[in-house]
Amino acid sequence: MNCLYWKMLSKSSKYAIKAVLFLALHSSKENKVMVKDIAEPINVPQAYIAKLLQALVRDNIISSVRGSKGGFYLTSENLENSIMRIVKNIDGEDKLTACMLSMEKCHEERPCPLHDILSASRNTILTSLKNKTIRDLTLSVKSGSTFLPL
Amino acid sequence: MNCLYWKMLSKSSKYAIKAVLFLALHSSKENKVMVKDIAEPINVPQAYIAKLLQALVRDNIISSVRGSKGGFYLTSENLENSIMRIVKNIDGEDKLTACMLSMEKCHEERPCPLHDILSASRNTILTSLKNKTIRDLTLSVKSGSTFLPL
DNA sequence: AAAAAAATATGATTTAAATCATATTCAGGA
DNA sequence: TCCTGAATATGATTTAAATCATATTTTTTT
Repeated sequence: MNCLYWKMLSKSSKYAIKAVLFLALHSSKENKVMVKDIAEPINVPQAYIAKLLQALVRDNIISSVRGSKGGFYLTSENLENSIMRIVKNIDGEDKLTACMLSMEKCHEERPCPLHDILSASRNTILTSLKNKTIRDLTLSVKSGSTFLPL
Repeated sequence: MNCLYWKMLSKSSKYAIKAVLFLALHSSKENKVMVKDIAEPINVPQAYIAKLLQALVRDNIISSVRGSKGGFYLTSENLENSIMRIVKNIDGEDKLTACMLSMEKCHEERPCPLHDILSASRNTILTSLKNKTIRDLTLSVKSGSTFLPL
């Protein structure tokens, strides 16, 4: 059985998360990685991921230096960022908070018909995205309990 | 706090669910409702919802007759359809089953780094969408425990 | 300094979802 | 049987996300 594909995350956010995890595993201040060497292994168009990475740099989620010998990398501070922080940077906060039926006034006291189906699960997931850091996910890959693809 | 806005459902699916719930509450074989009288209260463009309703008719999820005195309505059989059935008709099945990071080979034995964050919640939600019928949700509105907007 | 190599900024193009428009078909009433 | 009012089928247009292209800036090396 597959993971659930939630458009909850845009393609851009997914790309960004993959790129950051890649950097977490393969870069350091002493060992920067160029866009082209990120784009290929995570299987994302180079010009596209470049744009996303630039946005993450602006927001201090990842680090970079330009010029020759330049590239992207993560500091140990960067590693402490939550997955949520990446998503908010790319998709914006609004995208994550609204009603399943897009009803303006849906809330606990006046739930839409689908509210109960989703509310608990939603909170579980949002909390995880907020709490899990890049470092956490990186460790889970290093320990062999989760996997990144070719 | 708001419901979670899951793009898990496309706008089209949301529109369709709203329309079907509207029909469940306001139509019967003896009391058909025309598109224009559905479009306005649920706040969806008429030509757009018309197209969606036509797809639902083709799939026997809702009922209709054309010509004067015609319109859309639900039979008691229609009421037993699951919410999932609507979603599958509009968005297709594939959209609901794939990895959060869009990784081809993500599964329980080889989970992606976000798998654990999502897997349980995903199953909970999918099961609910499969089990909840139109009738169930309609009853929850009638009983006053959930609400539909103006 | 000058040149080269990298990120950065900006904007153009493509693609898919959402929206709009219209001609056709079918049911009911005169 | 003909007219009217509705759904139906089909396709055009718009919009936003995804993708591509290129000129500019910054850093390192020579």
